[in-house]
Amino acid sequence: MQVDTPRTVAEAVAVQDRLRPLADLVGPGPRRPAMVAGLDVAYAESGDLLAAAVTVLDAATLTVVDRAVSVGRPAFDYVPGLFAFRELPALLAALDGLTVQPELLVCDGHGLAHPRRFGLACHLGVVTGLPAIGVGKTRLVGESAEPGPRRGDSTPLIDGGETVGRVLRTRDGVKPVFVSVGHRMSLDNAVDQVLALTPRYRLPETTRTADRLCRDALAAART
DNA sequence: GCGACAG
DNA sequence: ATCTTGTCGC
Repeated sequence: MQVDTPRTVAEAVAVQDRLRPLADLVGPGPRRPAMVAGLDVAYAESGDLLAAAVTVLDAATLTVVDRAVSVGRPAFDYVPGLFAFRELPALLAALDGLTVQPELLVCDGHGLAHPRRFGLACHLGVVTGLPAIGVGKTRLVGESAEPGPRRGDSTPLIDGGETVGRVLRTRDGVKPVFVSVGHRMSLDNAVDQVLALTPRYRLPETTRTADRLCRDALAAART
């Protein structure tokens, strides 16, 4: 699968505006997905090389059953709000390398919780047609109250008067993550899936395994 | 004009 | 994202 990469900020924003209506923000999406994918990208210090990775986990055992990587160059400069254009080509190339088809994409970044309501998770979901959610480590937009201290505690993430996501504590006492809908998923289901993927660590097993894979792939490519 | 700003 | 040591806590 492939996608056109805009050359300017104006073009990129136009692409987001054109694709945004195609995102299904209702879902509810699979309640018991058998295969869940994690996606992540690692960059070389030089900034001109990157490795994208996708890992597919058996949702019941959280075991990696398939994986794929793609090495390339960033497709766009980093601009908050246009982050997806940087990694999209490489992530799609990695997805093409899969043998096992996932039923849900867990993205490292936001979905609806975006200034124009079209973050990486929405973009990946719309382009692939697969259910997708975003799990960010830090905030991009929105305000929220501090969630309770226990795993599962959460508060709404609100931006411009609308709920765009959920600030969720995935483990007792750890910094919360930002969950938002990407495509074909409800926010409640997205939160449930994230909790199912975090039995031990703050971040979903999907993003953890993908993170390790892309780092290793980058190290191997640098030689 | 001064901050904020996914990864 | 990446550059980086020690350090606090379980």
